[in-house]
Amino acid sequence: MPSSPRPPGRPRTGVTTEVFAATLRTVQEFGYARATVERIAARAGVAKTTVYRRWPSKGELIVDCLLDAFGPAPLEKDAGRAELMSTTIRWIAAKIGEPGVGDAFAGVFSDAVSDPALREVLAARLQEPYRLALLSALDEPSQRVLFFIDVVVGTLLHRMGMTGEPMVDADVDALVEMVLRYFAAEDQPADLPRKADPGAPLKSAPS
Amino acid sequence: MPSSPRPPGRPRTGVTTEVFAATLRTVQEFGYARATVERIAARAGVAKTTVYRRWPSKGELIVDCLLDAFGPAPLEKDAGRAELMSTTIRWIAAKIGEPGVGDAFAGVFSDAVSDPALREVLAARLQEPYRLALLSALDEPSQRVLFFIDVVVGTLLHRMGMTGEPMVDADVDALVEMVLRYFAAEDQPADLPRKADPGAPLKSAPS
DNA sequence: GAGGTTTCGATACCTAAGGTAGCGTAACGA
DNA sequence: TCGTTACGCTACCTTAGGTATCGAAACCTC
Repeated sequence: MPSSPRPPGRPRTGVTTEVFAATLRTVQEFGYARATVERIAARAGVAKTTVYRRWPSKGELIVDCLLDAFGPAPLEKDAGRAELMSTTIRWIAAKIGEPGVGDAFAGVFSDAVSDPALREVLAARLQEPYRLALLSALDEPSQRVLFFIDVVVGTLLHRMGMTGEPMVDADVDALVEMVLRYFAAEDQPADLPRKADPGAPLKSAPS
Repeated sequence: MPSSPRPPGRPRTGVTTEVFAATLRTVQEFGYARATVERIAARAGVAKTTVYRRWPSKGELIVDCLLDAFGPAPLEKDAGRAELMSTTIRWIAAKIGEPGVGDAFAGVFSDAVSDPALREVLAARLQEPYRLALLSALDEPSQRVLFFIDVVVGTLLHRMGMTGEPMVDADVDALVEMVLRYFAAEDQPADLPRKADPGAPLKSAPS
């Protein structure tokens, strides 16, 4: 469906770029919660109402801003699974380290915990595309890809949310190492020592 | 310092138990954000001001409630590292599965992302004690214990926050498996295939 | 250039929720 | 009975997301 025939009336001002930039800078300066739409709009040189004309909620603005900040996933064709996973982890970690991006990322996921509507938007617009890209690149069953994503994103976001800073390089290295070992080992099962039975029923025995 | 000599005036009503119960039930019913202090107080049969007389903020109320819900960590003496880790992971996963606990847990961590004061409280009252307990039980360097905690809690909370439900058993099994393999392998380094160099510099190459 | 249509900025406003203040009353000890 | 403190209640403040309204501006067509 062509979108060419310009609609009547005054055309919209092209402010998307400025708003995204203002969003990241405001989040960086004030933190996620205090980066209000009003502040973001002011910094972008735009009225608050104009922002709400383009994005129905703060959450959706952040999601679009993150989509813009992350860009396409660096999934090289002809790359092996280990390389794809390693590159993906380091890519996410690096993006989270960019000013404002980590806070915005952690913040919008935080809000989504208590906001089912935002959770849907987040899942559909931000998670699903990357999940599908990873799914086709990795050639792994869906459940394993989901597990991979939850481990990586969960770990990185948790550290970010608790310290305000992204993980240090050594921890990113450890994360890569751990994930790669696990997925490599799953192909050639059971050759490592197991002192405990992971399938044992859980019973709490307080100390 | 003895706390025996009763202070003058009307003694406080013992409502802690009721408030904690009301908190979990309200969170379960309304979700974290909509579980307002007013609703919690009402359900506990208590005035909102009474709650604020005991806990200085909603966040601290939740933290105390979680401390009560989790109880002491099940760190058995004479248990090996693998067993300790496995038990710990399954213990946290099980607690998160209890009604209200998972939502409260994810919710308070979410709020802490944008609230430095709450982050401090969370770190000092909830994370630190368990971290210290694990530290002495595991006999591992601090950084590795922190990494362990971030991976486990981060992964579980991320899944919880995104789906509203705790991880399924298969994923908890996978998490245990992954963590155990990693920490076991770190003792006897480099015997697994490595298709990619995890130490390679990261360069994004969008597809 | 006139009229129609839509966006813009500005302002005022609504609502939810965290949190506080003040007040009369109830429960304790002395 | 008095002093002290906690209680419930109500009213209130503040922040922030989000909406409504309105005059002015920018565009197209006639």
